Amino acid sequence: MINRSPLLSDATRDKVETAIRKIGFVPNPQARALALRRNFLIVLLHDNPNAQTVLNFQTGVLQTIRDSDLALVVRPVDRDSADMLADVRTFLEKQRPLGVLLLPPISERGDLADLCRNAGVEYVRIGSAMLDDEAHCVASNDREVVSEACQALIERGHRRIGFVRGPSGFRSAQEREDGFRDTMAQAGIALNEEWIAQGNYRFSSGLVAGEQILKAAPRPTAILASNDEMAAGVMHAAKHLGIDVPSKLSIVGFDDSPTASHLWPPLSTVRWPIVEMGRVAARKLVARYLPDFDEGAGPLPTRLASTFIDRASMGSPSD
Amino acid sequence: MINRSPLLSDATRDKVETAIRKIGFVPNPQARALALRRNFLIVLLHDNPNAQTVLNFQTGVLQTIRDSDLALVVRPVDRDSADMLADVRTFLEKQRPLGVLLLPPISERGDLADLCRNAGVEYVRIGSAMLDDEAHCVASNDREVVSEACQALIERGHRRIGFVRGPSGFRSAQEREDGFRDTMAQAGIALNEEWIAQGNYRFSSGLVAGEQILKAAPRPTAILASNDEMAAGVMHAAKHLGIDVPSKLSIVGFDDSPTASHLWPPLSTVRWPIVEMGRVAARKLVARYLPDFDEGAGPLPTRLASTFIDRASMGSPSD
DNA sequence: TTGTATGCGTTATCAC
DNA sequence: GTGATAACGCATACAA
Repeated sequence: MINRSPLLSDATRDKVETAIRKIGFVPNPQARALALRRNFLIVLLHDNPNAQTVLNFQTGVLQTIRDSDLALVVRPVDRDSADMLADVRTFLEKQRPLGVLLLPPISERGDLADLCRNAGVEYVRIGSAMLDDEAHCVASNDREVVSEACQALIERGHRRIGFVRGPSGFRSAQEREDGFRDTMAQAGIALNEEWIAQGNYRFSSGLVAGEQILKAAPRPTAILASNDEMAAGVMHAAKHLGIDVPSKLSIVGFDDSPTASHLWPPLSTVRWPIVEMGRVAARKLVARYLPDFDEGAGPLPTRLASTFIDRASMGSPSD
Repeated sequence: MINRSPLLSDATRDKVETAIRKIGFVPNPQARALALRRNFLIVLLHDNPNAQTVLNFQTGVLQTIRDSDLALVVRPVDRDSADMLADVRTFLEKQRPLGVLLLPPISERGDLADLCRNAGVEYVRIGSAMLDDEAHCVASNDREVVSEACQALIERGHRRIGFVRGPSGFRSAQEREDGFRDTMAQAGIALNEEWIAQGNYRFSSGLVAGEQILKAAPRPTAILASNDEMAAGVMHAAKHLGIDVPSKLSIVGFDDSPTASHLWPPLSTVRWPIVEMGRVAARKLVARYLPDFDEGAGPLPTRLASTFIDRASMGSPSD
C-alpha cells in the first residue's frame, strides 16, 4: 500500500506521503526482504582481471542506485572452478537479490544466464557483442571500433600490420580479431600470419608476442594489440630490440587503461563506455521491479559506442 | 539454539547437525536479519581514486568471507560532500550491517569512526599509520618503507634527491614525506626545497611537479614520488626535457600499480600488502560477532609491512 | 534438556 | 476505499 498501489487515489497518497515525511518513517529493508522473499540487492558477478574495468563498472551501477534503497554486493567467481555454478546457485538462493549483473568473460556463459533464470533472479549480461536479447544485454561495439583503429593505421600508410590476439574463448578477443581481419580484407591487404600472435590479455604475453612478431623479416610497421597490457608488452619488446616507437613501429592498444596514457609515447587505444554500461545495465535490471524508478530517463540503449583515441604511439611508416 | 549455545550438550548438537545436513536445511538470511536486527553484510566505505587498491582490498575481504554467509557491499562516498556523514548514517541505519571497513583517505576521518560507533556498527580503519586502537585498525608502514627506498638511493650515491608530495590532508602523504625528510636528515643531507613539489596523487600533477623540479639548477639526480601515477608524470617530464632515466635521473614511485611495471624503464616502487590488509581487516570485524569464525587462524596483526621493489628506473648518479 | 509462544517490521489477503 | 490479520523464517524468553 505504501508502494503506490494503482487502486489508491492521489489525494490519499499525498496525505500519506506528507505524514511519512513528518514522523520520519524509515522502512526496514530486512522486514521487506522477508515479506517479499526478495532482497533489495544487486549482485555484481565477475571474474575480470582488469581492476579499472570492474571498478568503473561498479561506479556506473552505483550512480544509478545512489538515491534508492538498493545496495550493490560484489561477488567474484572463479571461472575455472568446477563448482562455480553450484556456488553461484547457493549464493542466489540465499541472498535472493533483485538481480545479477554479469561482467565479461563470465557474462558469455550461457549456463550462468540459465541458472539465474531458473533461480528466478533477473540478470543483465555485459559483453563485446549481443550476448542475449535487448532486455538482458548491454554491449559495446568492439568489432567496429577495432575496424576504425585499423583503418586509421591504413590511412597513415601502414600496410604491414601485425595483431596480438586475446585469449581464445573470450568473445571480446574474437570480436577484436574479426574487426582486424575484416578491415584488412576489405582494404585488400594480405595478412601475414607471422605478424599475428596469440596472447592472454596480460603484459607478459604481449612481451612474448611482440618479440615473436618483431623478429619476422620483414617486420610489420604497426601492431594492433587486443588490449593495453599486451600493447605495453609489445612496446617493451620494441625497446629491447631498439625499435623506436612510433617512427619505426606504431602500436595501438584497447581499453584506455591508466597505463595507456602513462606509457611513453602515450598509447593510442580505445576507450569503451564502461561507466555508462554500468549505469544502463543497472537501470535495465531495476526497471523491471520498480517501473517508475526510471521515469523520464529515456529509453535504455543496448549498444554503446567506444571511442578510438589517437595518441602519439601511432605514426606513419618510415620506410 | 542452532548457533551453538553454551548450554547444549555435544551429543545433541551432533544429532542436530547431522539432521541439518540430511534435510539440507538452509537458513534464511532475511529472517535472521529481521530477528537479530542486524544484516550479515560487510560494507566497504571508500573514496579512493586508485582502482587497483580498492579492488585488491575487495579481493582480500572476499577471501576471508568466501565460505561464510556474509556478503560484501560496496559504498563509495564523496568526501567533499556536505552531507556525506548524513548519507552514511542513513545507510547504516537502514542496512544495519555487521560492520564497516574504511579505506583511506576517509578512514582518516575521526567523525566517521565516531558515527559508526554511535550507530552501533563495528568498524575497522585502514591506513598508512595507526589511526585507532589495534582492534579497529590495520596499517601499513609507509614511513619506514619510504625511508628504505630513500636509503637505497643514498647508498647508490645520490645526494641531490627531490620529492613529490601527495595531497595535503592525506595521512599517507604525510607519512611518506616524513619518511623522506627523516631519512635525509639522519643521513646528514641538506634538503633543497626547490626539489620538493606538491602533487595530488594524479598523473598530471606529477608531470607539473617534475617539470618544476627538473628546471632547478642544479637539478636533482633522483626524485621520489609519493605514488606511481605522479612518478609516471615525472618520467614524462624527464622525457620532454630529454633527461634520460635512469642514467641522468632515477625515479621511485609508490603503490606498485600495473603502470609501474609497464613503464620504460620499469619503475622502482613500493608494494603494500593491500590484499592481506583486506583479509585481516575482515577477520577483525567478523571475529567480534562470530568468535569461532577465526579458529586456528592465529593472531590478527595490525601493522603489515610493505616491500621496496628495486627496478630499472633507479640507477647511480652519473655526475 | 525440550517444547512453545511471541516479537522482528513489512506485505498481502481478506473481510468490511 | 479501509482496517484488521495472517504470513515471512528465525531468535529468544519462558514454561514445562
